[in-house]
Amino acid sequence: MIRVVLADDEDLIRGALAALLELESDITVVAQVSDGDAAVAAVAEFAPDIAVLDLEMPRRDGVAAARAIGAGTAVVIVTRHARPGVLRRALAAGVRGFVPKTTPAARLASILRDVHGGGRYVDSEIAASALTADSCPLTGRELEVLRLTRGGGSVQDVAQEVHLAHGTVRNYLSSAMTKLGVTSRHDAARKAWEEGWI
Amino acid sequence: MIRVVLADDEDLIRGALAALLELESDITVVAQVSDGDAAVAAVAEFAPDIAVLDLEMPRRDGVAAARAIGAGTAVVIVTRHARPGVLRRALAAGVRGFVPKTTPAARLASILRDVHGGGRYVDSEIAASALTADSCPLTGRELEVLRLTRGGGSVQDVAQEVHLAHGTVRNYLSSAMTKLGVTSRHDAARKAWEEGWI
DNA sequence: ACGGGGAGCTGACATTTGTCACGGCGGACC
DNA sequence: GGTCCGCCGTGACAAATGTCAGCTCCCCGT
Repeated sequence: MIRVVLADDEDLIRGALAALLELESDITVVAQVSDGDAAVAAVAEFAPDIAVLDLEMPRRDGVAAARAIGAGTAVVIVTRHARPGVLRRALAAGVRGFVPKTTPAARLASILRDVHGGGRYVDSEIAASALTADSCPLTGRELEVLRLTRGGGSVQDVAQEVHLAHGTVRNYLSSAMTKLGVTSRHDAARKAWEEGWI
Repeated sequence: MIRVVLADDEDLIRGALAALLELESDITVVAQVSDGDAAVAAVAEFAPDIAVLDLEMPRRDGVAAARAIGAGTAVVIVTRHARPGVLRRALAAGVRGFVPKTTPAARLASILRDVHGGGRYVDSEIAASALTADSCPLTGRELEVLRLTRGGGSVQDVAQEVHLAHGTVRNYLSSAMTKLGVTSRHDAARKAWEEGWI
């Protein structure tokens, strides 16, 4: 019997996934929680075989929770935002399975069985785009100002933070925007984040 | 037996919801589709008692699909973005149930039974905020430029569209931003949309 | 040694965006 | 009629933003 802890902040979805998994005779959901911290606590308490975590959760997202859980329990991340960069971060955190929500429901159980048997599962489409994706074309400074821009601050704030002239910061941002094919620093920061570069 | 058509673009969620509903002895899912157009077609073909539609779907969103389906079949909207304005639009389209994804999974079946029995269901929390929400503080012109701004165009584009000086458009935008407590026209347009004012 | 090229850094410029003070118009109210 | 007030509309101004040409420094290949 595969014992599973299920974490998703949307009650309806979490309950539905639990119903789906309980249909399988060899899988049982031993705990349901609605945020990342609770997921870590539930894993410590119930010592399940697998933790199925939604990526987007309050207080601690799925990847951060996976890192906190460590290697003792297999973690499968479920997400709606299946971008290459997210996959990279998830794998770096030791995640054993990465399942976009576009995956057919019927396949989830077999994925959990694979993972329980020691295997890994990565959505093939995302893996392909992660592998073919161009390596990061941005320089160190460009990445740095993008990282700070993502916080929402103005150019002035960022410039003060890194002790540079505002013109310099604008220049890095401009260069990054050109490389990424967007027209605003916010778009650039979001895109770089999605690609996993910052 | 309550016959249901289920529409959601995320296979995993749709399948999980189907599993959840099939657990009920008096409910059966007669068709599953993944976009709004297919939902309309499936309702025409299967003549179900209830259509359960996700709000966010490609090609035609849940509310638009509900309008196309008409009054012959009861429609229940399920959504992650449970804002007052969305609720208003949904009710205006003749929707019989409005269920945010934060609803406990166990309650979905009883909601469907209520709706099948001729009742309506509206999440009480959203209904409350929709009723207590301040009425729209924006003027006609402000709403108009916000509507056009939402398309993503620049101030120049909007000004040309409404045959006004760009200064005038900026003024309306500025006024709207002040009233809404935000600092960019994009935020203002998004907020007004969420409130259901445009 | 030396030349080329990339990264870091800067200021000057044009454009875009947001704010302000102002005037005209029309309805509500006395 | 007269006044007040809100909405409509405009242009001037300031700040933020994006683009450009150019500078230095350092690494790398010859």
